Amino acid sequence: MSAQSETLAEQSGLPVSRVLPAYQQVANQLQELIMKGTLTVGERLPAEGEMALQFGVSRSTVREALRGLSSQSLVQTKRGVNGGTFVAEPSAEHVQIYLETTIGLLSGADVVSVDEILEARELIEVPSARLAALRGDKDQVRCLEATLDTGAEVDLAVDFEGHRDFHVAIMEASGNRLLEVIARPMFSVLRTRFVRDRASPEFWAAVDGDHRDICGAIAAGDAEASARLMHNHLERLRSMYERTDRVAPPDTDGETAR
Amino acid sequence: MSAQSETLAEQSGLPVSRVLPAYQQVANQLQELIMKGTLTVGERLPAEGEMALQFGVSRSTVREALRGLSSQSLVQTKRGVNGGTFVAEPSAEHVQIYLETTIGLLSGADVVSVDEILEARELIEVPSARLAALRGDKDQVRCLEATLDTGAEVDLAVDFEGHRDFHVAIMEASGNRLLEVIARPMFSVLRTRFVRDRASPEFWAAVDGDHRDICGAIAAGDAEASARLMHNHLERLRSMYERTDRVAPPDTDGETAR
DNA sequence: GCCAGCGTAAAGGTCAGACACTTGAGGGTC
DNA sequence: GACCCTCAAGTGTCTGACCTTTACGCTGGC
Repeated sequence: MSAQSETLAEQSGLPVSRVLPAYQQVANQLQELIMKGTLTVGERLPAEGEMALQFGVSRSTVREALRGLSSQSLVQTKRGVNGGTFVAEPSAEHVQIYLETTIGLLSGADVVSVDEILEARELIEVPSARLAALRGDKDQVRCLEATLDTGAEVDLAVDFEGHRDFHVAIMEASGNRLLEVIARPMFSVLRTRFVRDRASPEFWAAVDGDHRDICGAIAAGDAEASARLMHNHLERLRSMYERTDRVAPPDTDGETAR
Repeated sequence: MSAQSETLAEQSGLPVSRVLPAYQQVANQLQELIMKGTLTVGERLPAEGEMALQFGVSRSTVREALRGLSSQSLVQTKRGVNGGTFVAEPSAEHVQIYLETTIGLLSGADVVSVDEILEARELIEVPSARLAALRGDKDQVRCLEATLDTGAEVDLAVDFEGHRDFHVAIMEASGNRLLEVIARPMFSVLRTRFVRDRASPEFWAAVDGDHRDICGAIAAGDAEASARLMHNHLERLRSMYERTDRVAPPDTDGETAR
């Protein structure tokens, strides 16, 4: 046997297990077909049983492969006659959902810190505000204005919705969908991990004022003012996140320093 | 039967199919346990057969659920005695791989344009250079310098590797891991989708000069110069991407190289 | 006492076959 | 022409079996 040479190859090579499971290989092949465009969006794959024959594996194996692909939103299955597995159309929303859970986990495991998320968010949102001022059309500005708190009701939950909508509207007005895909999950993570109703009503009133000012600058097309105001706004928010971060310990006490 | 009332409920309610498949429900429950921290990183889940009993489904169903979770890198399976399914530790690398394929698909389906990717990249890399100048320590700057083209060899493939390493090194020196997670996939997508060896040697020489200048500014701790130089550098690159974008047809003529 | 070799059993990986459930399409009835 | 019924294709689920991998522990020789 060549067992020894294989062992050597293993030692010098990668620490991967010898061969991949069949379901993984099937999934890889299908994914490649999708990525290369051999399978186009909306196209229907052969029925599970047929793919089983084509790949020379059992239907269960094919199904396990498909489950992996479908959880990455690469394919989509439908039941019934004319059902089947279809190449899913790439959607920004799926990416956002994935990023939200993943950034949440990375943050929970301290692979990235809250400071890093806040910083990344600022890097994206400040230019977003600038771009929104430069490029936002009438409709988008109107959407933005619609997110402003209309009256004096200070329901915290509603207030937060408005807060989120405001920031999302700015990223939409920036005209760069990729920015929204990236920034919105960060926003959600910061919210679910830290914001609670700890902040005072005065704080939220100030936040609301910031929103109005930013909105005004964007509507006026004043790019630099928009960017500056957004920067100040995020600084204000940062102070709160940092406070709540300290108030709500992950469970250990002071391992924030690296 | 109460089929009619169900139909009404369906009409008034969400457009989701009546119930989720069992494997999806199992996957959702497990994912929630992981997200809530009930299942901690590295913890071992019950054996497939046991989970089947606990959830009241068959082992196949449990396995399909696990395949979904594992393709999201939420869990990891090992064979053999003391094998099993373990909660995976969140890793930035997995996110990068996912983002790379996904942004590639979004770009291929024209959900996001190349311009948007370039713009987002600039938004991230310019501040990254600034942060690197402010915060990069000696080791990181040394790594950055190591990526500079050492001599006159102009092997295009090697040159691109160096190009990538340079930009990655800057994001590492920025001290914000999230930035790297986000920007690196964009970088890869731009490369695989557009860059070929179309640009002239003079162009690459100019790129190399840019790299040296940026590196110098970062080493000197000059934040504004770093940012400005990076901006100029990306403008130079953008002009090439825009050219190749126009030159390279969407489908197929010469994309054989992989 | 220590180490090499072997067996064993736990757990995932794969398979085959069966049946249930969904759902659109086509045909039949009023 | 509108409604209902049946049918068939395809996914969803289950059962039960067997294979493969691999750490642990036993055994025997040094």
